[in-house]
Amino acid sequence: MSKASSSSTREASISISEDKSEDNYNDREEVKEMDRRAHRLVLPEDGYEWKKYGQKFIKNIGKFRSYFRCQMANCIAKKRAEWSTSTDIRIVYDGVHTHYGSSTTRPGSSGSSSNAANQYNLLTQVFGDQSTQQKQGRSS
DNA sequence: AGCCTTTGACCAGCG
DNA sequence: TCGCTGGTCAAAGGC
Repeated sequence: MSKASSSSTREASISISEDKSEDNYNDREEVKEMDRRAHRLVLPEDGYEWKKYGQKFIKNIGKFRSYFRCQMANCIAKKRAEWSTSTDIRIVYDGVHTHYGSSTTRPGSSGSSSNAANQYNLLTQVFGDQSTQQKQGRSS
């Protein structure tokens, strides 16, 4: 990382309400806990399916990062989710979907007559366009 | 049986 | 030139 011109990179910080109902997790390893949490938490539905292909702990920011890739073979879109706490997750979108509006998860969910760009736009509106100020300008 | 998730290791790029 | 971090791929296990 260092290049901000690979493709379109969107950032979206969201806060997810914890489910006190199932918060009976034992005192297992923190990592295990967070990891499990990321999986349990319902990430924002972009209307696309993502496949997790990796996860790592970024020391620079002291947060966990999960790497997702669009299920579509013709799609180069990638999603990256990072979180420090179980209630604060940040989703970063990379690239654009080639299967315009071809939502596999929610087919015809409100006549998606728009393209991927619109989807991102919607996300920005929902999550807020604070992606510009959330820059973690490496302190070093 | 198939698909998805998870963990580790390897590689590349940058400082 | 070496070291470190981030990112991706591969393999195994579980559901």
